Amino acid sequence: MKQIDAKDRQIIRELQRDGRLTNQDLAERVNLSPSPCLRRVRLLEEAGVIVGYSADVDTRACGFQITAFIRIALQRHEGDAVERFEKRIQDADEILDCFLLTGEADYLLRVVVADLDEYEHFVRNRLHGIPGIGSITTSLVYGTVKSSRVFPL
Amino acid sequence: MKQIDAKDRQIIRELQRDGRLTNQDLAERVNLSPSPCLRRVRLLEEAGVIVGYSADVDTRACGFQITAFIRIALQRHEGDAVERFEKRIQDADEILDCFLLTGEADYLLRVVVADLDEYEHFVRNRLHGIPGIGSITTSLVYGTVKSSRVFPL
DNA sequence: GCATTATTTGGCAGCACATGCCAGAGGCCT
DNA sequence: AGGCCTCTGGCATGTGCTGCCAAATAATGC
Repeated sequence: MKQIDAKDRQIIRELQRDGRLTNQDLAERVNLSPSPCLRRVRLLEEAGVIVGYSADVDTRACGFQITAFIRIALQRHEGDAVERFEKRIQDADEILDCFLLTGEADYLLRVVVADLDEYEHFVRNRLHGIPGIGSITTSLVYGTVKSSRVFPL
Repeated sequence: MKQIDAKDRQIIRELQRDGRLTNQDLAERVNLSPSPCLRRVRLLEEAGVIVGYSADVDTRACGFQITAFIRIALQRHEGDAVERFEKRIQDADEILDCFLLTGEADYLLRVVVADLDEYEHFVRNRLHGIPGIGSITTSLVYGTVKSSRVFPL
């Protein structure tokens, strides 16, 4: 695997800012001509540095009034319970992210749902249906101070 | 402002899955011809439903070994302190996300840095430099079970 | 220091795609 | 049913993508 150099970093930065940048514009911004620029992008994609591209959608405008962060601790940590738990996480579309954390909780989930009714439904029918959960701590998001997809220089 | 219909939702879904989809491919997937499809996309952009597009980059592969979630409670909540705090958040490139939360903490931050040294530097020089912070609780990410950008159906 | 090799770059050509315009289809109210 | 409004589809033009080859630059050996 190749090493990432300064030019690659520039490319990544620009594509994080605008994932639909034209290859020509991108090339111009990083002071390259289109062909080598495109090749670098393809290499970054193949190397798994650039995993994909996506539209950033406003949750509220799209009808999802509730975003919640949920911290979960398991009762037991045998491989079996963990596997089943993570499988259920994968299958729940409302759960966008799930991270393994150090600290008091084991997992941190980010969940979006249309409204409080759906949230209740999600917690009662989905979360509580997963065996092996020890504790659940919910925090609702009532504001977004910052939301960036661009890594620090 | 227009109401979002089923076709718009389909478009949003496809563009969340692949933000670089060609308008032609997109049109095909949602059973539309290119022109009306493109128009819908533009309307969604202008309406602020689609906020932008971005490349999804692997933090580790890009050299950021550490991702941390940091919960912060303020000491005081006068408008002044809050404003200054949030300004500092905006200016810190290491902080990718910052949400206002219900529950014990006031804020949840998502932070990425290259390594533990940089993390220490960030906490000591950036975070502790912000006045008015009451408590800080750090959780390091040591695994990602799920990471999706596609909203539930 | 010079020659050789490897890697990266830039330009060109053919092809696919985006985009604005206009006519036609479908829905809705009266 | 008629008329109005909205949305769709097709076409034409200009722009961008992408693969190939030659030139330039960087790395290596002697």
